[in-house]
Amino acid sequence: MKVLTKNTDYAIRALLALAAKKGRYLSAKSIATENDIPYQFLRRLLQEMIRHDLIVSKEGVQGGFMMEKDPDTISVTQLIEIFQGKVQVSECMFRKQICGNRARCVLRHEIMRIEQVVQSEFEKVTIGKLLRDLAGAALKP
Amino acid sequence: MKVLTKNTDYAIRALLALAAKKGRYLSAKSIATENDIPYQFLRRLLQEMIRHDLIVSKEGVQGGFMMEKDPDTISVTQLIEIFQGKVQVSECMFRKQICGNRARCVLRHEIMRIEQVVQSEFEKVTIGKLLRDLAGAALKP
DNA sequence: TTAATTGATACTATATTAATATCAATTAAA
DNA sequence: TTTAATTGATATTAATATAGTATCAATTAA
Repeated sequence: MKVLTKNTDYAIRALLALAAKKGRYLSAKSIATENDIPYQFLRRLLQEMIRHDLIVSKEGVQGGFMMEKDPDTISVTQLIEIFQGKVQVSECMFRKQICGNRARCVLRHEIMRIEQVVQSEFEKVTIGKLLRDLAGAALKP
Repeated sequence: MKVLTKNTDYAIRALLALAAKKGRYLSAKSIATENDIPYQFLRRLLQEMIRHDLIVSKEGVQGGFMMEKDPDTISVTQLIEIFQGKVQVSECMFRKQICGNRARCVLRHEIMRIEQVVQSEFEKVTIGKLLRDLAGAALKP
């Protein structure tokens, strides 16, 4: 069971790179090569993140992508929702034979609870936090 | 992001049916029709669960599948591991450029922590617990 | 002997994820 | 003003995972 797909994984790495150089434009090319992300794949992810107002871009020579926002306002939950769809434990709650006809879906309660836990845990993990962790880790050998 | 696949979802339903009639043999056919699970698909799931000693079977006429174990010893975590592989948040920790060369994977810490949370939450959800919840829910209208 | 069952396994279909490719539009700089 | 470096938009392909179906042999109660 894989919780984060490549999409999300790459997006996090790209955002870390942009957050580290906040306010400057970085080209997709440089982000791709420095973080070992397939170039064209990354471009699509960056464009998606622009559509969700996580980053901004400038076209043309010397153009690129830039982080304007506070990296603490970008959480892994948001990225999961963008690239993997809203966290949803199972389709159980929509299946009549357990949830409607019978008692009600007994999984439903547990599922909703765990869904909440997972979501709120990932909520705590922001790009800002990861960046600080990274800085901290870089100091220690 | 879908946490439980059909595999696991169906497996849980089948186990609930078997746990409700603990000690008796139920045919794959009856479990399938009563719980709206594709027959051949279910058979494969049941065989897989036998291989993992979650249930037992008897061949031939009047044969079927039976739960011998205490349903409280079967957790959703186990089922996820069987049908969806071990919970694993991302491959990040194996990627050199962040985790080896650089500071160490900063995601790693968060990832491990969340992995633990998710796993232990699902650990609490056993077939026994679900069955009791189901019984409880059946009473209330 | 037979019909109902599981065991084992092969096959197909569909969906999701991952990756690549192409061309137009923009823009800083030569 | 031309050009090369870039993003915007979108089409295409490849790989993998998930879901579902089919078949036939072995077993066993009736």
